[in-house]
Amino acid sequence: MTEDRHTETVQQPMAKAYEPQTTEDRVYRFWESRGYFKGSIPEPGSPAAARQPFSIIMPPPNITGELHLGHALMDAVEDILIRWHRMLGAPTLWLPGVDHAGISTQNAVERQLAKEGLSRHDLGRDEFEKRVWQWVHRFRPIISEQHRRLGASADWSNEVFTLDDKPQLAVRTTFKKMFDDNLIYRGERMINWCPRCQTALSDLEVVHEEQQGSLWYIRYPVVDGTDGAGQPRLTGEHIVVATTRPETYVGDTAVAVNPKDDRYTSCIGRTLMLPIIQRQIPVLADEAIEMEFGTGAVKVTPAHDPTDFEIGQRHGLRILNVMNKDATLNEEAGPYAGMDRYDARKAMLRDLEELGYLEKTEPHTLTVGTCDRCHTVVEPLMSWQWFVTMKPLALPAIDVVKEGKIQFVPDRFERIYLNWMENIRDWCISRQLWWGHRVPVWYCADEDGDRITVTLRDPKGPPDAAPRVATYNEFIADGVTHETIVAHGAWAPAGATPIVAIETPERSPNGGGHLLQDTDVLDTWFSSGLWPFSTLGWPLRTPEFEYWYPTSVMETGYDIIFLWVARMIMLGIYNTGEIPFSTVYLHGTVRNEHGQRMSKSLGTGVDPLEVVEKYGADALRYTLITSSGPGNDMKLSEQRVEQGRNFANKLWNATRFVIAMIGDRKVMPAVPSAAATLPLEDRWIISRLEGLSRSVDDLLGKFEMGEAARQVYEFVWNEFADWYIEIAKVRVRESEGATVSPLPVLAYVLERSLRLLHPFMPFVTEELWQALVQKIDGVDDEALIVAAYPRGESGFTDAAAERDVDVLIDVVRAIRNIRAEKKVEPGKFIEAYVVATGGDEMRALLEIGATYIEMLSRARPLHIDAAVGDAPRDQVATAVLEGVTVVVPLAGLFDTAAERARLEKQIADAEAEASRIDSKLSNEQFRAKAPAKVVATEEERMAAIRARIAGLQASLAELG
RNA sequence: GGGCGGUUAGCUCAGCUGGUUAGAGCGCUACGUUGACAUCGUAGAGGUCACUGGUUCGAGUCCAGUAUCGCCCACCA
Repeated sequence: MTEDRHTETVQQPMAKAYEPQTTEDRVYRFWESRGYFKGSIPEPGSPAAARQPFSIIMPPPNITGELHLGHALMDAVEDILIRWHRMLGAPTLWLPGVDHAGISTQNAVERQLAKEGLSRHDLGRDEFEKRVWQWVHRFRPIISEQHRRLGASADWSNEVFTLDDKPQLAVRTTFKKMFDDNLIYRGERMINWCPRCQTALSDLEVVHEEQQGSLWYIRYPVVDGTDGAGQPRLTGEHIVVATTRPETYVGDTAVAVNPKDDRYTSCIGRTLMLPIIQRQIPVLADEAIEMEFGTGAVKVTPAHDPTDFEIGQRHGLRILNVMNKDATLNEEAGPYAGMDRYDARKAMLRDLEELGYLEKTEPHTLTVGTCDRCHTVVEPLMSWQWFVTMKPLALPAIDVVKEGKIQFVPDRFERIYLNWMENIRDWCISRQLWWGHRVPVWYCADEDGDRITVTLRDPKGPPDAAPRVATYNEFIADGVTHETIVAHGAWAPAGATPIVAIETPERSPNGGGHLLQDTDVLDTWFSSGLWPFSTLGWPLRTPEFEYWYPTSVMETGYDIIFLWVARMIMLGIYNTGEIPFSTVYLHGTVRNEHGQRMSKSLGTGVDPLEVVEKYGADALRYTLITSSGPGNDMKLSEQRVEQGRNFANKLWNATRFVIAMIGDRKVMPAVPSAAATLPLEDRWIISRLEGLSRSVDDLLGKFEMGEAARQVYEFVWNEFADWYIEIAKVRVRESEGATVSPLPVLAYVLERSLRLLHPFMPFVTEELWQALVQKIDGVDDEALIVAAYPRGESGFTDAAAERDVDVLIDVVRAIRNIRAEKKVEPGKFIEAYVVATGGDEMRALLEIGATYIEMLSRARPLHIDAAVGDAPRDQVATAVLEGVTVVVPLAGLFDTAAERARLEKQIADAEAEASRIDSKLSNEQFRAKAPAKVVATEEERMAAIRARIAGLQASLAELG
């Protein structure tokens, strides 16, 4: 199979440092050309068919612009999971897509138009949509290219856009089904209105922001009957109301107080006057009023405040809308008509003050709702909109989570989800936008009777786009075509009967009139909520849907748990009768090094491609995945990415070295099952590797990707490179022919390490693996991306070897330490004694390790003795370890005071520890209640530390 | 007004079900161009694990409270 690998791409000789810039693109094309990313359904009867499939539907990035580091994190996490399962042999699907992102994209294109001095109304709906499609065609390839640069092994052949035919069908089918089930209704309700975007918003798209404002105290004069002239008679009394929104004063239809409020008992039922507009309103009692706030009396404006609306409903108050959709006041506002809401506020306050009705003004902190997309303060407004009844959908979606059928990682998000779901409210899904899934509803307009609102642009007329209202026949008579009316007409009075259909209906069911489609589009999140199955072809029972659904993991940011995750669960259960995924993995927010949110508009964003260009995708991925745990935010700094880059380079050079050692030969990698016969250090590294593999398997199963990556890093760098390779060098150089070659173990451990690391750092590992396996016999896999992932399945463990090598390492370190302290030239060999105070076994171990100790600590001649008395006592530096005492004669370098200090410090440290252990062991409770194993361990440690102290004190005594 | 998360070395962060002397990277100190790697090596300094109390033989880890920073939810105008 070797000829199937991409041998042509491996460059020889290998560069001195890893160069991601010349590697990544080539490796990616190799993978993609081989079809490794394709989510193929296994043939029945094939080995893969017996495996549990693993699927992730990628959260579709907005078409609004380019990817940011949050997307890079998303790609890293999902790609790790996908690559891991692919290497485990599971059939995998990672299905990518892009979201049309209605309001965001419309705004982005409108901003672009504004630079040309145009508004969307200048273009008209059709032309505008064409412009947005141009935008889509421009950004789609950029986005998919960015995923590729990050190494995402997604199935590009199945990429979906949320406005493609498949999601269109799913959206219309769902809408129809919900309408037929009475879960979707059209009604006039109080919704959040963005005066700038000119659309309704759902509650979740409103961001509450704290603002410094004022609380104005306004006097409402009491009226009692009429005077002789029939004019209202003012009693001279008044009620003072505190408000943060004086501009809605003209929309007041009552003043309310709490029925329990003694201050106002006598006022209830009386009449008040709005002086400026000379309207009379009642004083009424309502439980909703907090007595403590302000004066305890509240102005009630049912058309402009949700609470007031409810009060109004309870008391049969008139809903008096005083505002236009652009937040200017309408004709109901009398003298303020036409003014912007804030100008009107100023004007009213001025007028009230002049008339003596403004009692006082206090500074006040309030929270205002702002538009998620443009941060304009939203208006609560009565409006005809489409809604989804959520409670029936939420109930089963609560159950599946409570029953553990869907699990959140980290699990604390489960409570957050449940809390929101249990207090769910109806969802306003219609948007007055031009970009999105158009509501699949038609109305039948009577040709002569019903008046249709059509937004037209007269090419010869002024460039405004005022809507015109006329009957169908009048429009036709004016030369407006049927097509234009259909495309731009809005006709949906309160009583209209909607015709809801999946396929665009040809004609009205009752024969007469003309069908006009509802001009609204759906909330982007409506189509997003269908994503896990609309992408797979639902409502058609496609093979893809049947095989991959329910999907395995939904991986996304915790910030869209309500906007998206909750809705996918509800709509998934509703539409398919099954949960859409069994695990929700939530990642945190990537911030810049100052902790700021990455934002293009704030200029705090970091382009992931710039990082990739400079450090490589592997470095970025390693950094993103290790910089924080699941569900936690992270601050990403360039310095941090360097660590990933350095690690890739370390790996590169370790492999380069192993390949060079192998030279022109080919080696058969070691087999763990036969490891028992190998030299100590071989058993050590294989045992460590197998343990690591089991640990990584366990961690990945728990979605602890960061910890898994850190452990592999630690192993590769601090055990394999720092010690095993160094020992192997000694073995090759010093004992040519005398011992077994370390090459099979080097090859085995390195090859396995590359496998372990591949999901995290796919590019460099594939590149190195391809080079390495050319030197190896018996590895048949054609590419690392599809090689089997190690799980420590050999079970080879050699605890004794691990302990023994730790001792040898400690001895080497002790000698190096003495050398460093005494400033012995690094290259110089010095004489040293290692005394096996731990008996014959220790002595045997030291004999085995002698060559390594000698070379790695530059100790020559190296004497191995059985008793401390065998080593010199005069002018020596001593280090006492467990079972070994290291003695280094220093002759000219010796300094009695310094050595005494050294020993005294060691004794002090050892005694401190001894007393810690002693306090445990002398505690009867500890002996009685702690597990025997723990007690035994402490006793062993105590014996060892006592021996150490004795050794150290003997050495100190020698100093005199 | 509820809820959640963070607070561990100078900086950025790990530390899973409580059990050796709490770790990493960067930064810092000293030394080093020994034929994988200066994107490196060797040795080292540096922490009352925010605070208080509790549970336990034993707490960075569990519980309660406090402080502080951040986030989410919420119809006190």
